[in-house]
Amino acid sequence: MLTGKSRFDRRLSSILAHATNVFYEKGYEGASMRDLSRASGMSLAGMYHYFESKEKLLYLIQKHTFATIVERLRSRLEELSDPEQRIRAFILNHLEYFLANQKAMKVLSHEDDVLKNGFGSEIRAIKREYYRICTVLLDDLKRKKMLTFSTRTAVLSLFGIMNWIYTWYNPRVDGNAAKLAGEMGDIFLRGIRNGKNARKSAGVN
Amino acid sequence: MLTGKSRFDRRLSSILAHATNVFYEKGYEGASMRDLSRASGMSLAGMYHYFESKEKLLYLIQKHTFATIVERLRSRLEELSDPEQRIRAFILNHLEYFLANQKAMKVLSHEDDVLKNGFGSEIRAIKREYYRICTVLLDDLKRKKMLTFSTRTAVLSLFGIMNWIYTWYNPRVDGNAAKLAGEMGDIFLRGIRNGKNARKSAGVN
DNA sequence: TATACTGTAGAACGAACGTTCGAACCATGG
DNA sequence: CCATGGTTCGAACGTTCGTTCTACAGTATA
Repeated sequence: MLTGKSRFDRRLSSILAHATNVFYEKGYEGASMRDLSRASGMSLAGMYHYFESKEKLLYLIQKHTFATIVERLRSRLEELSDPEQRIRAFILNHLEYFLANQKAMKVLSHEDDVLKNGFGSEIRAIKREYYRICTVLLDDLKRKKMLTFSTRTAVLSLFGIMNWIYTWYNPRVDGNAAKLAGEMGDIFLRGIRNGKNARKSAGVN
Repeated sequence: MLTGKSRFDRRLSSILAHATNVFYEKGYEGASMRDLSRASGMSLAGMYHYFESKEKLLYLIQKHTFATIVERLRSRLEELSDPEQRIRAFILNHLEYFLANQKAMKVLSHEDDVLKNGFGSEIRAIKREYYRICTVLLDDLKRKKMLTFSTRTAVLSLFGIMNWIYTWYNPRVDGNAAKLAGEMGDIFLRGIRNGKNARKSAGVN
């Protein structure tokens, strides 16, 4: 990652990559600076030449991850106009990046309230923006096809479907991102259609 | 919780309840025994009269939470035979308990790989059993209605929809468990039906 | 009143934590 | 050749961690 830069930038990127793995294995609180330095092959004190605190390190990882996924999404959406295709592209983009950078994405979804104040609000702003893009995509489809689902519940259900995979994904069993994106897209898009199956009572006595 | 027991059991339950709140706020690693003792109004040393380690405390919380949700589910399912109604009951049961015990459930879903060896494998066994029940329910519907979805993807998508709620639920905006269970049930059940909307390509060039 | 057991907490343990400091390294350019 | 400035690290800082030890209060039984 980021190889065309200065020595400093390359070394920092390498540390970020190794730290991502450790956060993935142990969580943010559970990973010590000594774990992180060992994984990077650098001394404990040496780490502080590259960032001023452990919290800043998590911030750098989260920001880089998020920035990349949003950037890729935008370039994909530019080429599509059909609302349903755009939603499918959103799902595929999310899953492709999620599976290719599974560890970073777990750190992103799992440690999302660790960062305080300045760092935290910046990351949360990027996340809100990402959710907002999805909301717009769903509202476009809703308008075009005259659908009646709750956008909020639908957006959050979709993110649930996609993000939960970090707890269960197994490449050998579950196939690649395109296959999963297809299946999840089928379930989700059919799910938000207007259907004749009016709700039955859940039958709680 | 558990009020009809001995003094010891009542005090332990009270500690468990307070500890659940603290784990919810700070995470397992982030919560210190000093935080937990302060929240329980008991001295640090006094806590160790009730359990032998911090890990055991998390184990007790997770086990109690899981046991309760599975128990309630079983008694609900006994009264229903229609496959779709049973799935809706599963969703409602999960959400009702999730929202009523939001803090415990976040601790359960968020700290699910903290426990080691003995404790961990016992909790994971209960979780597998819970997933298995859901799998059976979906397979029943699949057989009855001759559906073709992937059971694995469907089960895990459903859990994603339901569990992700801990990141966004707001009682004033989102309503109660029954309302959400209805909406999520609609999306999910319509989603796994055989539909005429054959999959379109996601159109990535 | 003496005995025994449960419950509680102050003080301390060694270990691990995030971070800092000063000295050394190493490449570059004068 | 030395000087410079980016890079690295051993050692230590002060704190906090989970846990334990010991002593003492409270209550119930004899």
